[in-house]
Amino acid sequence: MRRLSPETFDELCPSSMLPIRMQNKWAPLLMRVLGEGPQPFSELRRALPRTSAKELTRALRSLDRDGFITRAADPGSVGYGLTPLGQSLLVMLLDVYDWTAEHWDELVDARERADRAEQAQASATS
Amino acid sequence: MRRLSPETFDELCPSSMLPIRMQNKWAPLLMRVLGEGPQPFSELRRALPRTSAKELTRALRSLDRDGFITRAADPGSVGYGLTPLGQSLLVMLLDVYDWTAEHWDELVDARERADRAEQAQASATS
DNA sequence: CAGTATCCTCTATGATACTG
DNA sequence: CAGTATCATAGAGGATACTG
Repeated sequence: MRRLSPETFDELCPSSMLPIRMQNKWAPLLMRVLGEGPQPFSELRRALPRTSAKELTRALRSLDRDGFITRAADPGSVGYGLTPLGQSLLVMLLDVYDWTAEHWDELVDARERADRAEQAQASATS
Repeated sequence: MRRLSPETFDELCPSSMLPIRMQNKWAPLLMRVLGEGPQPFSELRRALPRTSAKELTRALRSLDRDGFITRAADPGSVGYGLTPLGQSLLVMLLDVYDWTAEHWDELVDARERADRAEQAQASATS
């Protein structure tokens, strides 16, 4: 898997177009980051600079509750890491990212078309 | 694809365990239902008895905006149906359902474990 | 470093009633 | 039949400040 850069997580980042989400806004990105290996809290913060500590914590709790990650899995290890279940989920999640990339143009076009139609509707009403 | 029965959509239905969702609560089920062929509003209501007309409409608007469904696609046809993009998405969505079914026990166990831990935490605090 | 605590706003969803 | 309109509530998520 390609290394992720912080810019990946901009406001206009491709994840905003993902047709499928996890419960938590930052969860899917967190999964991808953790897919690169176990990491402590501070590194996750650096990887997701647009997230507050509170939100990051909430996302981690949520993923933990669902059994996708663990805290300090290996004794003497670093903070958070994927469980086997989490790794399995990540595979599927990456398929979703791939699907999105493949259909990117269609997705963008559909939204633009819909927004234009809404615009036309609005100006006709006024 | 196996035919869907209304009971599939109970409160405790498996979809509540889906680790991945679409933006709208009813959207993924709607996709599955529409995967069985184009259908009018009234049939969709019957298929999703726990949804109000308002919520169903909102889900349909959302799916339409994203280009996954259309209204009255074929001239003289029935209400709503999947677009090619929607059909492509449905394939992936079914993979998600399959993944969930395959990992069902692990998912349930993880949540029960987490809830028990929270319980223990709560009683220790009080 | 690894979080927790507060305050605030916006959205999703439900329940219910109404309309062309 | 195929929706729209209104009211009300829970939770998501952002911003900011604080703690062991």
